[in-house]
Amino acid sequence: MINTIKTDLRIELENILKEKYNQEIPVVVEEPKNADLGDISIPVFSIVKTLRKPLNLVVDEVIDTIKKTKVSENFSAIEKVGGFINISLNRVAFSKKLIKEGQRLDYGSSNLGKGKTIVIDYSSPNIAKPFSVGHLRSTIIGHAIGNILEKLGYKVVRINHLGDFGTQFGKIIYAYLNYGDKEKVEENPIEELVKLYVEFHELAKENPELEDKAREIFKELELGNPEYYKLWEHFREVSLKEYMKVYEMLNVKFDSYDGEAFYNDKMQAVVDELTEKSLLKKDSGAMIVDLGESMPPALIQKSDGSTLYITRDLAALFYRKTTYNFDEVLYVVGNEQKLHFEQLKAVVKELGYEFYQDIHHINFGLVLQDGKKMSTRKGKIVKLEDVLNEASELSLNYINEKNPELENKSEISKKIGVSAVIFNDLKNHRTNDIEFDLADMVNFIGQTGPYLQYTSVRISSVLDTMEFNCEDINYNLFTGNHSFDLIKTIAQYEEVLQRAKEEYSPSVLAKYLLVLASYFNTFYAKEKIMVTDDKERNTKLCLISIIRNILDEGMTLLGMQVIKKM
RNA sequence: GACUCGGUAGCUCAGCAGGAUAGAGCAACGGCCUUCUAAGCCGUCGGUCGGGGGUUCGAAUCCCUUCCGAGUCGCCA
Repeated sequence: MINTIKTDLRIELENILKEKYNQEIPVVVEEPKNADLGDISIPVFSIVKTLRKPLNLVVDEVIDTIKKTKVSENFSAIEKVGGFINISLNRVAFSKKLIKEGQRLDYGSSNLGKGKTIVIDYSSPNIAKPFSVGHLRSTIIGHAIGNILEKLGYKVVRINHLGDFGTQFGKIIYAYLNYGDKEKVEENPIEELVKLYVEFHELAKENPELEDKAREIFKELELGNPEYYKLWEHFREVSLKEYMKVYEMLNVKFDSYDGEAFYNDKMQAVVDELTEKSLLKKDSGAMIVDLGESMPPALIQKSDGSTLYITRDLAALFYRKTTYNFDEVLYVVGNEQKLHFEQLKAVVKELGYEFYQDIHHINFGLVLQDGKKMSTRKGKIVKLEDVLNEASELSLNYINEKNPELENKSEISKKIGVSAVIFNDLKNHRTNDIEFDLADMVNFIGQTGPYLQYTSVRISSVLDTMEFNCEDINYNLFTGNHSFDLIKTIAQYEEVLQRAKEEYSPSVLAKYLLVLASYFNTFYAKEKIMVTDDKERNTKLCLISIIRNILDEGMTLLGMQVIKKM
């Protein structure tokens, strides 16, 4: 809303100035950092420079010009401070518009994504490995981005590209057949399979030929060896079952669980096309695509003829393009795979497809423990399920301390705990590394998930006491600073969602919700809401109901749970 | 070694299509519940924006250089 006013002002000013001086004069329109200075400001330095006139004259001239614009009807004051022109909005008029807008059920939506499809590849855990906190990031970042895109009108296809293929299965199958305990695997599949995997690596250190043995088994699996295939299928099934428990806790769903193996029979076509277009080159026995000097070549086929990660990703990409005809495809995968996705794009470009530009690697930082990367190979792993359970327990302790009479304590504490973990991850820009620290994640004070939930609950408890009427409003009540801060913040919701999309970063929304909640809590501390005057009470209730709607929707978009009491 | 990403308050982070005195939260300290949930609010303390150059009327923001940390660099995914 405020953005629209800014843009209109800039365009009108530029047009008038252009007509007058017969040259392009770019105008900067921004919001001052300090709200006391005004709502909109224009630094005139650049105009001074192009016009080569004294600063004072230019300031006065621009102020006169502003008064001639149509948007100026939104302004109540225009002041000059040095080389800045500070404009204040007409608070009553602006509030009036906003309160009306804010009541719309689809407030914040836009037609940005109308008719467009975006495929998101996220979560994608590796079969036969526990669902670690390492997968947490991909899962919740991808889920949140998907939700935000849907809010903006995009059709979203959510794909869990399971890591259910690759040499690792050669290793696991080798280990299972040679020294695996079948019964133990039945009882506790993932845990035992990980043990076998770790054990394999220890053995392989002494006997490097085991690595070749594993590659050989994988190669046969790829060719359809029935014994290996049966084992593979079993491992996949038991793993997926475990993952579904976690997805249920996180409330995450997918449209497809087709993993790498699904593309097993679709890779030859890729190899063929690369060959046809003369892009494939033999190098030390392996087949590569040369990508020039800026990038190492992409390895398409190993010297034993079996395929690699990028081959499968190419097959998956083309399959998705033909199946969904996407406008964009997003890969929510860690920073460490940056090169891989650059190569993927480069190969698609080499093949002559324009849509290489629509491929986006949504990279994110590592989950660190004591400043170091968590590693599967050393078996040092923290299960996400345990983390979520622990977070819920901490929440329960808190409730017992703060509100012991609360009903459904255990259910609510689960919602708080899980949401706390989600919010802790999303509040920081995704490319940052995050240190894994449960105590920090579930800190209930400050910029946290519980803070947002608590704010929403506070509003709910007021709203539930009485009906209200948004037609009966005194707009003069919004002119005070702590009220108008809220109005302005509500006005930013739409652009916040769009920026979250542009940056593919839910943190933009997360930070915004913190600001909104904080302004509300200030308002709440200073204003009594349930006053006896009908009009004043209606006004306040209407305002806070809009705030709650945004908070609740925002939290839902992030993947958090909304609660009514806590 | 090459490339990529990061270095802002004791800690966790915003700000980075250049703009007005660099902002939050945590921690520390001090206030505020006979009023709608104090998981809150208000205040105090705390910063050579890693260092050094440059461009500019103006640099945390752009360029160069340097130091520190992380990631990646052909048969793992």
